Amino acid sequence: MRPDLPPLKRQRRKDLRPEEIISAALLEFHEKGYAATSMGSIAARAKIARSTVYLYFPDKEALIRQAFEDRIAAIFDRVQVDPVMPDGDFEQVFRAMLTLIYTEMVGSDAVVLLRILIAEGARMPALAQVYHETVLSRVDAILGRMVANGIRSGDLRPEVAAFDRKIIVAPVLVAAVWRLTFDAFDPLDMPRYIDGHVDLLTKGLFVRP
Amino acid sequence: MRPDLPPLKRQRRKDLRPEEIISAALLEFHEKGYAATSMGSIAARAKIARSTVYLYFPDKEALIRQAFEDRIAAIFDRVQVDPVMPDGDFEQVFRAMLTLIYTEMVGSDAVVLLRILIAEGARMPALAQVYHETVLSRVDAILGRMVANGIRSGDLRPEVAAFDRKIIVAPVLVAAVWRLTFDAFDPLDMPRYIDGHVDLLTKGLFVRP
DNA sequence: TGCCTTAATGACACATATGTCATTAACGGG
DNA sequence: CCCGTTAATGACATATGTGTCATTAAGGCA
Repeated sequence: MRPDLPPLKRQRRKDLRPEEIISAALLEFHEKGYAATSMGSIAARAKIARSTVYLYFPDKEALIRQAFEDRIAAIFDRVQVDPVMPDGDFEQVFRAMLTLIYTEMVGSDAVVLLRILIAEGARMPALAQVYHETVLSRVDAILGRMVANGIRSGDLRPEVAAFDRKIIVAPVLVAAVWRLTFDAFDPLDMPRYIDGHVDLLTKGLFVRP
Repeated sequence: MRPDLPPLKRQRRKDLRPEEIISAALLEFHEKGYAATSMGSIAARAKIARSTVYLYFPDKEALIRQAFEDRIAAIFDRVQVDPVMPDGDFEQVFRAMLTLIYTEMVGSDAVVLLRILIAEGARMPALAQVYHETVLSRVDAILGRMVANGIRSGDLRPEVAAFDRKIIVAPVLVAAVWRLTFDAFDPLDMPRYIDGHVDLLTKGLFVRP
């Protein structure tokens, strides 16, 4: 497109390249999807020669795998694993936790990773495994502890212990997918959505029996 | 792979080809993803020459679009639009509806369509639009009527009217995505999952205030 | 300043995909 | 039964992508 005529002097910076390439790659993946992205377009975006990419990553799959691990680690650094939650009012606890998860889920690279994961996870189990181990099982463990506390303190119904806890946070994933897919012609009202989610968790849909 | 040496006589069947090609295409898409699938492999699977595909579909995007519309229509035929639900006990109503949705969602082509949708929806708004109009908005409308009925009859809390109804069925999508992505190394216990979902909807997580 | 290590590059050989078109042969109607 | 319509095919021209390797030049060090 742009002729970018200034053939700017080539630069040597071994240590910065990997990060630059990963950033460029994720941008490309976001726009065109993993399978449809070529090493050439990644290199172009990073403003280096295509062959230079191979200096740092043996192939596209290695690149995506490392991008994945890198960015997931970054998210967890930002969130500080196992954040301290308000101890008393459980409605507050859930609202705080969900708000945090929503924020991390819809913004940032997390959405791109999610899309790639769903699209390619079946054919790249390594990705699915990383995501499962570092994100899902950890979130599930934290949730599990919260639920156990809630039951012990008498705030939560004991039956909740038997729940598959994915159900509790399911609306978060739906919100993320919605933003990726339908937001353009049917945008999501986030505050209302979160309120509904918290309300459902705390009270359910039904009037009490 | 298979030498399939018997170069079986070529056959003329104009009217059956489109369906055969669509089936082959969806199988390929399921295995390799949309972007990574070539017209050649689709043709091979349908046991016809690659150029024959172009006799019926101008290109890959037209093919996926028609496959989409075709299969979505099929699902709705099977479900019979706007099925009559038990009128009285609302827990029964929700359980019946969710069981139906779960069944249709996890089995059949619906999962493949879903994966393609999430992977390519942003770059192929036509797909997203079809899905939104024929599936999502219709499900939402049905849910809306159910909720309205429930509130009128006094079974559901009036606040539920303000909910974004995606929240109510969100766990279904999560189950579908889970099957596509993580089921291999962390399988989903479906009955338990559905029980949890229904229980959450009816009673929430909390003991009554 | 000039040299040397090595990061960066461009070109090569190969592979795979696309869309078109002249040619072939299936098969139903006369 | 054979003949004409046309569904089906194979080959062509073109495009895009991959991974490798000999060559080039950036820039720190002597």
